[in-house]
Amino acid sequence: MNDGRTPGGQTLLFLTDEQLRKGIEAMFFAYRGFTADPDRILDEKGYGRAHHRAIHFISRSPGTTVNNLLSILGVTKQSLNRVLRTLVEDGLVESRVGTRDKRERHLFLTDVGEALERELSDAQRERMRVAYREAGPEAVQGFRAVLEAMMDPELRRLFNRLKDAGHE
Amino acid sequence: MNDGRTPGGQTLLFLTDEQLRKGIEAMFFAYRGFTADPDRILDEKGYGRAHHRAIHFISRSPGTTVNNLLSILGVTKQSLNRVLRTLVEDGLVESRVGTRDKRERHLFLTDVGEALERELSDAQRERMRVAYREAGPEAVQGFRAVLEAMMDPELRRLFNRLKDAGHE
DNA sequence: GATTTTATGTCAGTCTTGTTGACTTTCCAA
DNA sequence: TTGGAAAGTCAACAAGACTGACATAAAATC
Repeated sequence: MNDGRTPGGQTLLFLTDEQLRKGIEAMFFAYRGFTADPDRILDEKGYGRAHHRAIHFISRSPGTTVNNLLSILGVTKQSLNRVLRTLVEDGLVESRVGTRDKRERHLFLTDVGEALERELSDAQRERMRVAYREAGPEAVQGFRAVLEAMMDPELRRLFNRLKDAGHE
Repeated sequence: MNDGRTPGGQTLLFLTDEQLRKGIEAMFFAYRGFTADPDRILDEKGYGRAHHRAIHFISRSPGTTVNNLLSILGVTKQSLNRVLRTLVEDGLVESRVGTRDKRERHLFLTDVGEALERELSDAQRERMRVAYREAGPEAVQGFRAVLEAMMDPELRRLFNRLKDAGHE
């Protein structure tokens, strides 16, 4: 494949429609792989991807509010509420009224919720780890760079804020 | 960031859970961006992602059968059928009874179908092109390598068969 | 103190897209 | 030639998204 370098060393991209289409299809098929393992686990327990997403981001930012979660997930509150309600009823998520602002609900995973989060994320991380290992370290950096450049600016800011919240 | 090379030059991957989680979130947010532009166009015309996927792969392999499409898309035939029916009714897809095997239906885009396909894929390719340009040529190779490694083996074979079908 | 805004939750109804089950037509092989 | 398998269609249902209207409580503002 063309590596995009001219003889003079200048970096150019010769991107044919064909190459771009391959990238698009790669995203499509890879995303299927990406969700396959968690989907299997969720299905056994009667949950769906919506539950996984909620669990993931609550685990990521314990104590986050409903509104916060809404802006991350990009769904309506009615849609999120349905998911949260079942998770609270099933004892996977705890919803605590805010201390400063009593209108807010702060969301936490219970021990049971943590356990499911770990099961889901173990599976997904393992898939990621294997893919990274096969592709190699430089590939991983490229992967991350392209994905970040593909995000909508607003989501990209959100993503990087999450990134800083962790301690990379 | 750690580039995974030891002083001796040996390639190792130091993948913390944190780094893997970032990759997972990057996939999540990037996929939203990836589908955002086509989703907008589809919404205007009263179609959804399922229609886009069908249109994409029919355009990619004109004359493909329903069964072929099923194995690519990974849904039930009943689900695909509903989508195909509306596309045929709306005059975007033509379904021709097979000549050798009359049980088969061979699928083709009409001119109208081609036009929508172009509109959708122009938008999606543009997003891809911008992301590739921002990330740089090496990143593009890494991106593709990781995505491919993330696919289920069966889908990966399918993906590479599509790849050969085109003339890269 | 009264009013408005914000955060959350809920009910009802719709849409897309997935599912399973039952059915027809066609092909092929015993 | 008949019986099973394969390709496709129709019907009914479920998950999970959506909109819109409304309720409640708390905070913020006038």
